[in-house]
Amino acid sequence: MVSRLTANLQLYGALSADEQRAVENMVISTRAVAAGEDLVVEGDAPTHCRVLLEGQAFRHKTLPDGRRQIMAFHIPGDVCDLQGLFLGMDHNVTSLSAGEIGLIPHAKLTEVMEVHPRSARAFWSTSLVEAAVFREWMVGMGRRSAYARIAHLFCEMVVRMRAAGLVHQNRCSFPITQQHLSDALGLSAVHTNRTLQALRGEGLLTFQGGELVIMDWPGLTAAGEFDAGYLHQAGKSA
Amino acid sequence: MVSRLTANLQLYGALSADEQRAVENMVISTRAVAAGEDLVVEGDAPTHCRVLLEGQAFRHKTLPDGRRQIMAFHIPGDVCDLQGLFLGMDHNVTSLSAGEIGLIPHAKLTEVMEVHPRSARAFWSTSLVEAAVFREWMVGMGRRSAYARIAHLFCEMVVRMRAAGLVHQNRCSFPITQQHLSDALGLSAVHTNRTLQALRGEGLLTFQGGELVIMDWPGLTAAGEFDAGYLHQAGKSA
DNA sequence: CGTGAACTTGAGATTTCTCAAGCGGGGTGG
DNA sequence: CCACCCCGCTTGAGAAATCTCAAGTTCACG
Repeated sequence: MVSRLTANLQLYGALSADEQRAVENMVISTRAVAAGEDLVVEGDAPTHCRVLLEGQAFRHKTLPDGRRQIMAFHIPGDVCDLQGLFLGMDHNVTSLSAGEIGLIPHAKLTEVMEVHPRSARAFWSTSLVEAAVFREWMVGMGRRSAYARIAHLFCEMVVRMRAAGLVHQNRCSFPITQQHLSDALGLSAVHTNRTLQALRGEGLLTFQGGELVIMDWPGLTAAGEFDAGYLHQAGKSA
Repeated sequence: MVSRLTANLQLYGALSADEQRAVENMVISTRAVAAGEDLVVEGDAPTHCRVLLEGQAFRHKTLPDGRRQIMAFHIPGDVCDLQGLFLGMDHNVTSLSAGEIGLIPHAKLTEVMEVHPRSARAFWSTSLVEAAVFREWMVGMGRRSAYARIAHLFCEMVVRMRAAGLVHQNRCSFPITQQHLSDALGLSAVHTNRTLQALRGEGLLTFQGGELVIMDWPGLTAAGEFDAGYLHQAGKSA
């Protein structure tokens, strides 16, 4: 499963066999995680990075009065606290499903990146792409309707999961509740529910029991004004 | 003015005199920019990075129908297209005022970062902090009222500008229009105008003619639910 | 003076929210 | 094995925030 990490990194630049081995060897241990487990908590100053190897997770912040904002969803191959390499954590990361994570000591990561600049480039690129995704979410929350926002998020997840080999015949696992969806998009759960019904009613998709099924991809991308360019995958959606 | 770059970088880790010199020498040329000039445009694949040395700028994306989302404001010391080092540009950067930028060839930047790992760490840190700011904007757009959102943005800008030595007696230059503010916060210009009046009415601030004056800092931070932690400045707000 | 950009105001229209209640299926203790 | 319970989903209906359209004002600048 450690190969999920190198597979992900190589979306942004090829690595030699040697480099791949070096990167995979940084993962000194793996461990199973349960659904809903906090992997990293606001205020932590981690000494390791966590790579998600199996399952899904999300990054989020909760305001004093309980309002929550989800800022990203993670899929296998993602490093979920790369920020912790240089800065403290200013948000939480929680698993969505049972899965597995790998641990990479910061010291090892720093060392490998110095020896293999291309791996450094790949890691840095993943954090730049993550920032690009944040910006796109801002466009959605600032300027798109609830309808387009939901469609856009599903498009994004499908493209990312497809690149990771996690989409089979227009279906993929996305184990979130409508409440998660609402907190990611800045909507109320009620409005999310009704808008989801509209999307379903248009025959664009189906989303229940944590499974997302795309029924009309052209229609969905149009509804979400989706253009995958910001994911910088260079046509890698196999 | 090139020292603005090293001053900014050192918010996230000290650099030796040697390293500072190496970093500053990467700037092979500077040039004046006019207000409203596009510094980088969506689709560019730059060969240089641009450091803002004087004046202010903003990053933005425009949707096909003209809706615009502003994703960041830049102040002197910021590298505004660090993303271009590894990825193409997926958004625009435009100057807000007359100013000056420095050019850093990618080749030089790569070389200096390999020779001086601490400078690499500093550059990378700036991009991580930028991502942290994106996340905080997401919290605002998703979960905060227009009133809190505006207050929060002003708090953020004041803290950042203060760290750069650009705030004098609770006053700083922030040459944006109410339309810019609206596009940054996902609001209509009309609503921004009325909300700004409320903030002014509470005696928290004054914002006209491109000058921001903070009249009640505790009140403003409370109104914006502002906590500077996400800026990761480690108490550097002099 | 004339002009244009930015700001301001009024007022009705929409989107989205909140509160409140009902439904449904899976898991669990009796 | 069944009743109960909880969580997530769904629905209704009124309320609030925010938007849009449209017009008027101000002020710097030519």
